Amino acid sequence: MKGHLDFLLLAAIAREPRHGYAVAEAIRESSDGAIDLAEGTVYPALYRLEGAGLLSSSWKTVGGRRRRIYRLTRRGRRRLEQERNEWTAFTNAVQAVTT
Amino acid sequence: MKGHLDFLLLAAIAREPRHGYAVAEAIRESSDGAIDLAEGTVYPALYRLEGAGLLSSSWKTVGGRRRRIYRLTRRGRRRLEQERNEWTAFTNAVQAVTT
DNA sequence: CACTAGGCATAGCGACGCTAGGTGTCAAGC
DNA sequence: GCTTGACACCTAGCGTCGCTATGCCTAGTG
Repeated sequence: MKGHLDFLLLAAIAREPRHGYAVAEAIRESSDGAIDLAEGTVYPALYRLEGAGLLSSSWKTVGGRRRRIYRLTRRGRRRLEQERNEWTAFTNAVQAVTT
Repeated sequence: MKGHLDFLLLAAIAREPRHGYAVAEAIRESSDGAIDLAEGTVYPALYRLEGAGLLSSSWKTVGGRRRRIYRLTRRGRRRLEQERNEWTAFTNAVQAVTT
């Protein structure tokens, strides 16, 4: 999943604010199981994205379980658009080479 | 370019047998500069693919310069098809998550 | 009570590709 | 004749990045 992780995470959170576990779940489900991120992949990445100012987080307790809810910052939204453009350019390039 | 390198190399050589330098050049040109592989990326990868039985190579001297020409083996062709399928599945999955 | 699902966190490893350096030929320009 | 740049190959070593493995905690279910 190398190199495209941030794009996936940002996109999943852009749909609606989520906590880490739910992000992984959402990605797994909307990709029909094709993309199944380990927790050890998701949590450090979210932490990093927050450190980079692309996400902000807040704690919420639901049914005795604490959740860290992430949402996109303005910079995060901009980054997502950029990631989307890069993704398009990348797939077009690969397509051009491999057809 | 992580994870997709083999696909690109196999596809470029599948079009026609090439030597390392020409492979990088072909990929750069057909991707319109978007994918520009360093030689330190290409040569070890070709060597690895040959070791895996997906490519075979032969030396040729053209104008005093020696070239190592690579071509796909039968296994290489099969692998290319597999890579193509995986690429399609992967892009579909990312598309599903990010739209 | 044990087990599963939900939920967060992180140390450490391994894969992978790139950086940076090296060798050598040939053609063109000063 | 010397330098520069394109052509062509090769490799040691590094850095990034994501995943494995593990630990901790709560709530619900058989």
